[in-house]
Amino acid sequence: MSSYAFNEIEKKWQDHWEENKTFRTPDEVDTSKPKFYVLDMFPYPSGVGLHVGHPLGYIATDIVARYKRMLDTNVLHPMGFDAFGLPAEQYAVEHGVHPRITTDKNIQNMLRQLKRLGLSYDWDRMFSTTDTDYYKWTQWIFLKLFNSYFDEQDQKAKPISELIQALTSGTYAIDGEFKIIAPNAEGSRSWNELDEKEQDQVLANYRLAYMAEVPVNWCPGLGTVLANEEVTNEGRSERGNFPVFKRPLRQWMMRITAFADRLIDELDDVEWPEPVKMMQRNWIGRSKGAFIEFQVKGHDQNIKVFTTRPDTVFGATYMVLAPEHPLVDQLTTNEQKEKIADYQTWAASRSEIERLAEGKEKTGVFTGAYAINPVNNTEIPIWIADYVLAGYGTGAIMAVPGQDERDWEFAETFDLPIIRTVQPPEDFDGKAYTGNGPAINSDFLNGLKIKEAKHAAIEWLSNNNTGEGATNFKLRDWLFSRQRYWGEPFPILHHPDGIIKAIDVADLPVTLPEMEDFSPSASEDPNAPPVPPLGRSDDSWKFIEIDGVVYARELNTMPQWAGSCWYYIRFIDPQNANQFVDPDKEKYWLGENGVDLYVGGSEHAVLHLLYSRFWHKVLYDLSYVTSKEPFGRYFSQGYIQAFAYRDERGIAVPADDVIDQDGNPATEVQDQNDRQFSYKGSPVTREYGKMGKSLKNAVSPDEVCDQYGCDTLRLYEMYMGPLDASKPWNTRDIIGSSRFLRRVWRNYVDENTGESLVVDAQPSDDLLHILHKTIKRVTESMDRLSFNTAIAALIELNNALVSLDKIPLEIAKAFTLMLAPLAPHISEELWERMGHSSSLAHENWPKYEERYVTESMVEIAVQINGKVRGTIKIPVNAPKELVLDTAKTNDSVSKYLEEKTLRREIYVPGKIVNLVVN
RNA sequence: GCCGAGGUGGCGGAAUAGGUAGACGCAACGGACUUAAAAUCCGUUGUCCUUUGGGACGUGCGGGUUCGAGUCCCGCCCUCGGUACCA
Repeated sequence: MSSYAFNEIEKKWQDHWEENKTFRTPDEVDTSKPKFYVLDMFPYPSGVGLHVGHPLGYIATDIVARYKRMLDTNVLHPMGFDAFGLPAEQYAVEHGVHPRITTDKNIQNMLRQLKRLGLSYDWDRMFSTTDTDYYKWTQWIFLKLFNSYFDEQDQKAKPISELIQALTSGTYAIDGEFKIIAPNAEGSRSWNELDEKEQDQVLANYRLAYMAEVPVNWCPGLGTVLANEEVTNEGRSERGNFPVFKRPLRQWMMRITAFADRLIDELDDVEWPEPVKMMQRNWIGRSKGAFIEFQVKGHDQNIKVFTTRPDTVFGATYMVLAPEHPLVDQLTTNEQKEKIADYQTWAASRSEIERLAEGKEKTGVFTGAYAINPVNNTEIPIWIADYVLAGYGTGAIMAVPGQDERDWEFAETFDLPIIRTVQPPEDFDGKAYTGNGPAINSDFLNGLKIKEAKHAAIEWLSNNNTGEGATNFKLRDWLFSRQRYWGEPFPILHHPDGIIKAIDVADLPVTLPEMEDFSPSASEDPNAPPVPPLGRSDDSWKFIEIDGVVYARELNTMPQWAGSCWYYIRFIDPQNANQFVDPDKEKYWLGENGVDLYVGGSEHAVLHLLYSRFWHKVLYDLSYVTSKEPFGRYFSQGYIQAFAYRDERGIAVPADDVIDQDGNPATEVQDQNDRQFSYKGSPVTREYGKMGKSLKNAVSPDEVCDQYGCDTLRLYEMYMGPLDASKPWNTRDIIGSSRFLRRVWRNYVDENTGESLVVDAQPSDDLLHILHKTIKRVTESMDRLSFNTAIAALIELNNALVSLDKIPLEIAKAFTLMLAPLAPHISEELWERMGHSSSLAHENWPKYEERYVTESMVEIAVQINGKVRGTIKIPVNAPKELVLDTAKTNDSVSKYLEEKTLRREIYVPGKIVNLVVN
C-alpha cells in the first residue's frame, strides 16, 4: 500500500526545509536580482494559541513567497511576535506570574503551530517586540522623534539641534505661549533671555515626541486610563464598575498632525486598496476654511473658531463652545453657573460616539455671555453643547443654522434665530440648505457663489485682523503613553525642576525592572496623581543620579503600537547590534517602494498603518530609510467567521458541543435552516461572528492538521473564497480539499504497488491545450492573489487526468510546480518521486505557450432582444457578416425572426450576437 | 451617528473592460464496484410550469440608464470592520 500519507510527508519535508535552511534569505544576496519583501502583520502571542482565522493571511503570503522564489526573485519573508500587550500583564496582575514567562510560553506554542503549517519563513530572522535587543532600537527611534521637530517651511522633520541653533543665533523670538515668532515682534523675548526650563517649554512645543496635558478617561479605581469602549454608558469602567472621569493628564504625545498633509498626499504613491486610502484620508480629515476671532462682550478674551464656511459668517446667530472649553468658566455669568456646571458634569460622562450621534435630542446651556460677530457687530449668545467636541478644531463653533443641519436642529430646540445666507432654489422645502447658491443677507458678499464668497470673506477677515484662511484636520496628535508595566520603558528622565532629559543613546536599552506586583496604584480620589505599575519598582531603578542631580525615570510605558511601527525594518537586519538596520541592506530590501506586499486584517486599515507611515516618514526625513512609504503594496484580508451559540443567560457555550434536534453536531448542519440547537439538553440561540475565544467558536489548526494534514488546511482556507472577503468556516467542506489531494496522489502513484504512474510520453494535443490554459489561469490568479480560482483551475486539470492510466511527465511536472506554492509538502514529495534530488522551491514557474491557449473555434451566444435563444460555433476570426448569417439561420434562433422586423444587429467579437426585433 | 466594505442556488463561492449567471467545491439524489461498509468511479442537481420541443422567473428590496445590468446611476433594508487606550 502506498496511499497519501500526509503525516509522514509533511513531517519529512518540514524537517528537510529546516535542516537545509531552504528558505533562509542570506545576509548578503545577489543584489542584481529583483527582490520581493512579503510581510504579514505579526501576531500577538495569546494564551489560547492560533485559531484557523490567523493563518488565512499567513498562508496567502506564504504562497506568494513560494511563487516569487520560482520566478527567480530574492524573497524576504520573515515572522515575529508583537508580544507586549495587555493580556499577559492582566494575567501577571492576577496570578503574579511575570509577563515574560507567560509571553515566552505562548510564543513557543504559537511557533510550533506556525511551523506545522509549512510556512516558508526565514526563521533565523524571528524576534519579538519584547526582546531587549529589539526594544532598544524602539527606544532609539523614540529618541529620534524626541530630538526632532517639523520644519513647516521644508515640510520635513529635522534634528531639533538645528532649531536650537537658529534660536540661539536669534533667527526667531519667543512669544508668551513659548511659541516661536518673528524676531523683535511686539512682546517677544529672545531665546537667550529664557531660563533652561522656559527653553525646555519652547522645545516641547516643537518636538515630535512631547508631553502635554490631554483629557483622558481616568479611572482612579483601576489606576489607569481607559479606552472609550471600556467605559460604560453610565460612565463607569466595564472592568470593576469603578467611576471614570474625563480629566486632563500629562501624557506623552506624538506630533503626527505635523505630517497630516504628507500622510494624505503621499497615499497617491502607494498601491493600496482604494477604500483603505479613503479611510485614511477621511480619518486625517483635511478641510479648508478659516479661523475667525469673535470678541466676547465685556471681556478681553476672543473666541477663536474654525469654520469650513467663512462665507456664511453673516448667518452666525449664536456660538457654541465645547463643555470642556477653557473659556467656559470665565465667561459664564453668575446666574448660569450652576446650570453650566451640571451640564459639564453630564457631558463628561458621555462617550464621544454618543455625543456626535445625529438625530438625537439636542442639548445645551446658555452661558449668559455674548460674542460680537466681527462682520456686522451683532451680539450673539454663547452656548455650550456636547455636539461640539473639545478635540476638534478650536473646540468652538460659530453656529450658522441656515446652512448647517445640526445648528438648525439646535436653533429650533432652543428657539435661536435663523438667517439664511445662501439663497436656496425655489422648490427647496427643507430646513438647513447646504447646497450651492448666491449669498444673501450678507452685505458685501451678496450675490457671490459659495466659492467666491469664501475667498471674499477670508480676505475681509484678514484685512480686519479678525481671521485668516486655514486648513484644519480631524486627525489629533497621537497619545503615546500607557500606565502599564508590559511595554517599552521611555528612555526619559525627569529633572527635579521639571526639565525632561533624554537618556544617552549609549545607555540604551532602558530595560524593564524586575517586579512582583504589576498592578497600578488605585485610589478613591479622582484627583490623586496617577501611579503606574513602574511606580512600584525599586528606587534603584526609579531614580538615577547624574552629575549630582537625582533624576526620576519616566514611569509610563509605550503603547503596543510602538513595537509594531517599525518591525518591518528590523527584519532586514535583525541581529545588528550597532545600528537599527544596515543602510545598504535597507536600501536593497525597502528600495524606493518599501515592503512589496503587506497583508493583514482590515481592522488595521487606519491606525496601525497610519502610525507606521508617520514613523517611517520621520526616519526618511532623517535619512535613515530610503523609501518615502513603508508599504508599497498593502492588501486587506477578510475574517474567518463562525457560528456561535448562547445559552438562556446569554453566555457563549462551546460551539463544538452544540447539537441539533436529531443529535447531529451543530458544525455539520450549520448551513441548514430548520435546525434547533441545544447544549447539554438546554436550548441555545445562534449568532454569527468573528472566530475567537470570546464566542467559544474557535477551531484550532492543530485539529485540522491532525485529521487531514496542513496541505489540505492550506488549500481549504484559500479555496473558501477571495482573500479580502470574510467567510464562514465550515468544517464539513474541508473534505473537498482533502479529496483533491488524494486524487492528485493517485494520478501520480499506484496505490497498490507504490509505483510511479508518470511516464515520459508525448501528451495529446487536447491535454496540452488544457495544460497551457491552466498555466495561464493559475499564473494570472496568482498575480492577483486570487488563490481560490487558481485552485479551481488546478482541480479541473487534475480531473482531466483522472481517466488516464499514466500521466505524461511534461504535464506531471508543470502540475506539481503549480501546486507547490499552495500545497508544498505533497508537491515536494511528488517532485522527488519524479527523480529530483533537491527541493522544488527554486525551480522555474511554468510558462504557457500562446498556441495552446487559443482555440480555432469559439462558441458564442445569440440573443433576441437581449434573451439568449441559442449558441453558434464560429471560427475565431470569422467576419461579422458570416457570424450574423450563421446566427440568423440557426434553428433555435430563426423562429424568433419570423414575421418580425430586424431593427438592429449587434456583434461583439468572441462574445455575443444580439438581434433586436419587433 | 460618521467613515469603509459586503449581500449571487440548500451551503462556500465563480463571472478580471456592461456581453451565454451559477465555473470549482460541499451537501443531496441516482447508478457502478463491494458479501457489506468505507473509499473510489460515472451521472443529475437555481426555482417554477410543461407530454416532448421548450417556456417563464431569477444575483437583498424599489426605481433608472442600455440592444444587453450580478456589474453603471438614484433611493431604501440588512450584515460586517473602524471610530483614536484591543491592536
